[in-house]
Amino acid sequence: PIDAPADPALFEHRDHPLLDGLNEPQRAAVTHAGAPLLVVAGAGSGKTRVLTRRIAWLINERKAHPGSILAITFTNKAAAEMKERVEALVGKRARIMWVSTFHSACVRILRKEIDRVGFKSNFSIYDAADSKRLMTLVLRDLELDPKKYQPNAVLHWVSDQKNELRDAEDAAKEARNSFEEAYAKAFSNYQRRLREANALDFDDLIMTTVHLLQAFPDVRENYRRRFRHVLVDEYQDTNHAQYSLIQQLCGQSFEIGTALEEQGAEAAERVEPSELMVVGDADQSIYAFRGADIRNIMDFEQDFPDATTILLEQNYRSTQTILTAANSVIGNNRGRKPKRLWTDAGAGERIVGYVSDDEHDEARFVSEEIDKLTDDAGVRPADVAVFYRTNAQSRVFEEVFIRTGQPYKVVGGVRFYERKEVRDALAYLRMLVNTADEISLRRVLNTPKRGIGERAEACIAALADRDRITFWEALTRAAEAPGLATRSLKNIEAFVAIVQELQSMVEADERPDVILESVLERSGYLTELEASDDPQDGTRVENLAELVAVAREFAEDPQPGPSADPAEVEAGTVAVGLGDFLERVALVAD
Amino acid sequence: PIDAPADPALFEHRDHPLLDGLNEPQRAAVTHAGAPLLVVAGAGSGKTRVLTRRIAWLINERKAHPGSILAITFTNKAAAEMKERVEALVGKRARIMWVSTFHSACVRILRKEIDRVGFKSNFSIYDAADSKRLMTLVLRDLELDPKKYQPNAVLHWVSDQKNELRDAEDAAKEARNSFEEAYAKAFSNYQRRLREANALDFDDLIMTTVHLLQAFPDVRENYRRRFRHVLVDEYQDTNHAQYSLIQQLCGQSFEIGTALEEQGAEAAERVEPSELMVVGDADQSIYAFRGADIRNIMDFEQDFPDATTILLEQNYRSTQTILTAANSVIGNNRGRKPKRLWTDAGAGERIVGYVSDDEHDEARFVSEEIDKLTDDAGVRPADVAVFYRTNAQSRVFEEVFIRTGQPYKVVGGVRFYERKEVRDALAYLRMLVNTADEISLRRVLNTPKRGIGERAEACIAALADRDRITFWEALTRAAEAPGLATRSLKNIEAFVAIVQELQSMVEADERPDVILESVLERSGYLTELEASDDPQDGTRVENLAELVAVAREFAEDPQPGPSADPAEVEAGTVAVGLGDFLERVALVAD
Amino acid sequence: DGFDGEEDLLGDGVALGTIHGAKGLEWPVVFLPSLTEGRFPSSRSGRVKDWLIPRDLFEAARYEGSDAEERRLFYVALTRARDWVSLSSHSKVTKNATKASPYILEAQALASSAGLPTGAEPRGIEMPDL
Amino acid sequence: DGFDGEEDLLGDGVALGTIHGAKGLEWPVVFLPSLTEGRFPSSRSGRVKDWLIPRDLFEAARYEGSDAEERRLFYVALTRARDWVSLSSHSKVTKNATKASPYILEAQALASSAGLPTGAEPRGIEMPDL
DNA sequence: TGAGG
DNA sequence: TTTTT
DNA sequence: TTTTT
Repeated sequence: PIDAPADPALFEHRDHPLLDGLNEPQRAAVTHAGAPLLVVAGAGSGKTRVLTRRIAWLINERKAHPGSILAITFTNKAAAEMKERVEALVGKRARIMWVSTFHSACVRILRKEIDRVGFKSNFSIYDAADSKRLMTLVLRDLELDPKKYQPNAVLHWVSDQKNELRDAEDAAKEARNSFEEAYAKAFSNYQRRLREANALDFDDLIMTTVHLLQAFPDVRENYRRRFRHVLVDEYQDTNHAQYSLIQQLCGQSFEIGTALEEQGAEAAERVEPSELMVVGDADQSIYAFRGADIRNIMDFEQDFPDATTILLEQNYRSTQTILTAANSVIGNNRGRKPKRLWTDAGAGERIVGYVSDDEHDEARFVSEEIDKLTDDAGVRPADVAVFYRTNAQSRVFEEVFIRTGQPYKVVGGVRFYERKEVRDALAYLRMLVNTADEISLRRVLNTPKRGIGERAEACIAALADRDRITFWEALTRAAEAPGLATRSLKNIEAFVAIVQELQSMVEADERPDVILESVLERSGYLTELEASDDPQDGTRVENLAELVAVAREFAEDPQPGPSADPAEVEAGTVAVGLGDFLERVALVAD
Repeated sequence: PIDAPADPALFEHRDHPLLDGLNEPQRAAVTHAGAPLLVVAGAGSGKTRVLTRRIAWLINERKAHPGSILAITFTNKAAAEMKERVEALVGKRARIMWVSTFHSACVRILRKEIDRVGFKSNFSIYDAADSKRLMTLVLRDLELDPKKYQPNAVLHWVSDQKNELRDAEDAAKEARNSFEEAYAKAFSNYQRRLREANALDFDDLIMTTVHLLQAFPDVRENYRRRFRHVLVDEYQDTNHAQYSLIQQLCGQSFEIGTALEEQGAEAAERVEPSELMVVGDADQSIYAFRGADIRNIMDFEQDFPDATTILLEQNYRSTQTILTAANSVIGNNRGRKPKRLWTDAGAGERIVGYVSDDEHDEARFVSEEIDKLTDDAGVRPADVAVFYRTNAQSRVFEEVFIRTGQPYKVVGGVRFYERKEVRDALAYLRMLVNTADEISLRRVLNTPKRGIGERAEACIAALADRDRITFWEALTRAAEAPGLATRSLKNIEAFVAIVQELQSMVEADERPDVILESVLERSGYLTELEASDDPQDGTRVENLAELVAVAREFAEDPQPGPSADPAEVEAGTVAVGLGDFLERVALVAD
Repeated sequence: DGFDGEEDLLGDGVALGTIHGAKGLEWPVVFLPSLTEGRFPSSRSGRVKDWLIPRDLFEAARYEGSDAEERRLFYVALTRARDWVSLSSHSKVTKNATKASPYILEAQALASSAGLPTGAEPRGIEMPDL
Repeated sequence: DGFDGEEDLLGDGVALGTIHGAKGLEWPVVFLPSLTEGRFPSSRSGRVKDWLIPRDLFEAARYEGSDAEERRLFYVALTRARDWVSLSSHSKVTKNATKASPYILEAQALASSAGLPTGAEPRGIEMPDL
């Protein structure tokens, strides 16, 4: 079933405003009911429109409760846009829908249920930089050759394992040589330390949720009962863990479950499967290197034998000339399901081809073409984009644009929350919320320099090890640490005092911005920066001021974290605090 | 004489193309000959036009040799613009004129003559940051309380002394209490160390030139003979040293000279005074805090009893409404010479007044006004400016502009050459060119960290002190330094080896960019940055790449430094090297 | 017809900067915000600073600035504009109320004596040669 | 009439970025430069990387990329454009000559088979609804 | 005496 | 080499 | 608090 089926509903609703302006396959996708639906949405074919109209249709026509709808995207931007557009169609009721990223949805579930697998609900979320730091510690502990075992390489491998839902134990079992054993050992230690830190990395958010749903039938059935409609955007970009998550949530799974799952399925009462719609385009799968598995979309019809497929081939973006070129390029891919984009907008302009001498000539050519277009064709600079394969290629264009005074904007680059000073400040906050978070705690222990060196840190770590207490507890009991110098002890006690004072602010539910300002003040971080003679540290001070401003904005209009349940938010039953601020910062890149 | 005199020349030349489009007082200023001329040029009254036309007039009509013209500005930008516009009027002949800033002109003179006062001609130029570092060392040496004697405060005082042409000895003589004595002592030590480093700070460039012209009548007469026409822009911004420099150069001085000068005046044959024109506007004197002395322009007619004054009151920039408001505001200043700007362009738009609740509301108002102007009145964003009193006020506008997506540009801020990594790299280069430059040498000695700590540095300094050799010589003889650890000695020897290798490149006249790249490479500076886990260090690497690119551009089109004599440049008799590159960087902010 | 203006060097977008930095340049449209007592004229000018150096050590008055210098600064700011000027202030600084700068009052008084309205509502304008 | 395009969020000025970063967005005018063999498709794709991890440890092929993935990337790039596209390459990389990317050749061949000229001289165009 | 070089 | 969390 | 070198 590759074309839109002649659904009788279509005739009934021909003039329904929610179908207005849609083409036939789009209408079919919006009104489809029942069996799992795959919408193959070519580039520019109105995919977001179909998704939002369908959600509105579910609510208005099929009388679905908004709280029973789960729409999953990859980016916060896409989620926000979808939510906004649905709200424009159906009004404020839309607010209690779950429209979120895979990661936010999982955090929502985990904050409620994670105590079942031995974490506390205030777990920290580690981003790439935190993970790298932790893995560096792990590899050092294991005394592995840092040339052969680089943190990023090991982390990439670990990420692959998690995306395939293999835990450290699985990985160890499958290890067939010393190399694999070392990797598996690092994986295992890394997970142990995450657990000790009450922290999850990005991949854990998905994997742990899947494992939890598999292991606890009551939890699974609870969410299945809740979400009667599951919609997934950019399905071609899902990895195996995300694929399994969807299966678990909508109960449509035909894959062979683990023993645990089989057991659970028998133990709990089975719920009718939810309605599933996935939207994607195999031709736009470009994230294999991050674990995205194109087979998820290619094999959809095998995974769900009763599935319906609708193909959106009409394009509302480009000229026919561009589409013809695009069709021809992608047509050379083998094993691909046929799809040809078309438009009724006409042929449009011819494609320009140009071969220049070297990169600089080429950049000059681009710059001159832009001049011509803006001078002669009424094109604004903001209408123009230059795309390349690798970031390094921006340089040559920046040079020529600076020289010609052409305004430009490099999209992407070092993000605000990746800056060292911002990460330092956030580490303080995270450590206050979750004292088990050893990575954050150790990050700030001697930042700014306060005379707690490597040796003192090691003594504390040894004490923690010996007494099986957390690093933080060991800090509070530093006096008992063998081999610790008096001077170090004094410095550690001063640090502990500051942290405890700040913790009391957190417990008193002080505003995040007030806490942050106290942190910067009391820790001496700002003082150190302000005393610096490097003018770039001025920028750092400004960035911290910016972070305080963000926190203040947050405090003045407290938005629950991305993981908060929209229904509870609407009901006003959630308290918003520092944790929500940190969660927002962790999960929303901005 | 406040109004344009009825110069008979004006009638003769009424249709001369160089007078085309000028109003009567402008023409009078262009054609004036003889006595010192003060042009009081109100804002927007066509001051630069008068200056450039006059220079062209001197060359074309009065047959002045271009090499006999000295035009002085405050900024390189103003100098470049003037030069370009004169060249457009009189052709390539203009290239041998001296059109430069006060500081560049002084460096030109000093590079030729400074050996008379015991400096070497390859002297370094210390900017504000270098001076501060040096003063910090001086104050530490003197063991002054760092709370009571802050480097910037002392430097500001020293700058005042130099702007008033008082040297350390004068200052010491005038000290009347222990506080003043301490300041004078710091001044004296600071000057001694500058001299040892064969370096001059910005203020020294002017003061030393004046002292040199005062002390050596032959030098003074030489320059007086050379410059028959001296033109000074922004005269209201001159400080006392600059005022004296002009007097010395054009021989119009009526001030009471020092004993030395009197002597000199008798010793050398007196040259006829040069023609002097100064252009300025007392109402635009806003740099008193930097030493600018408004009395220089106010008292011009007393300083030069035969002076002519021409008033430019017709404004070619603003509407009458704006001028009326401006006249009224400035009219309240007492002791001011009367001047009323007028235009024949009409009243124009009314001035908008608005009082908002708080800063944020005000910024929002500005943003909305800009929207209206760009939407309704065809104003481009680049036509709009927002000016405030202090830099900190930018923040509230940046916030609202970012929120509304309004493109904007903050003018001013941390400059490229003020960045730490750029300064580090330049310190390497300066130290290679001038090994006496102890500040640069000590700056890079342990940058990046190479195990030469404070203690080792102190041992070397002691050796240099004991044997009365430079710090660099002491480094090469580190083995003789008492108390130096073996490990430190090893590290110092490695450093010396690298520096000597780099010095041989400088001696071989390698290209500046090649030397710079070697510096970054061999010093380990780049390696350290690249290994850093602070993402902001990526920016630093890029800035260094940018500096290399600047050096490469320079190498491929070698421009002599700002101090090179244009006549010699035209003649092709100057060799361009690393020194010129450094001089450009020191004197041209870009 | 500007002589020393070079606004196009500043590229695209609204220019933000200090008045000192604007000296010598010109723009068709100029906004002068925060004309608030204490801000502009600066509350520091004309007052005795807590100098690190004893006051009698040098001509402190020259360096502390003066009302005349602040006034010149405002004059420089005003004369940057070609066609259109906005003078604005705000009444509150976070919590404390502030008075409008004497300059805005003066300029308004003057403007009205020259036949111009005071406190005119901002409105779109036509500019001859933009 | 774009659905998921949000180019105006990117503000004023020409946008520069990676193709990955452009996914999901649209622009009226798109330039795709450096379509040079080795650059795009990346010379690393389809080749055996010098992995730090032994190759047989995991499905290396999936991570080394493949010609198909590079092709999809080019497809994504092309379909970002609304009205106007430029495909360009250069023949020299500092000193070594390079061949044009097979993609540019393919797209040109196709474009010409669809009645479009190859290697057309760039020229000004009219765009209906900008 | 221990942290930092 | 690409990087939606 | 403003910063042309």
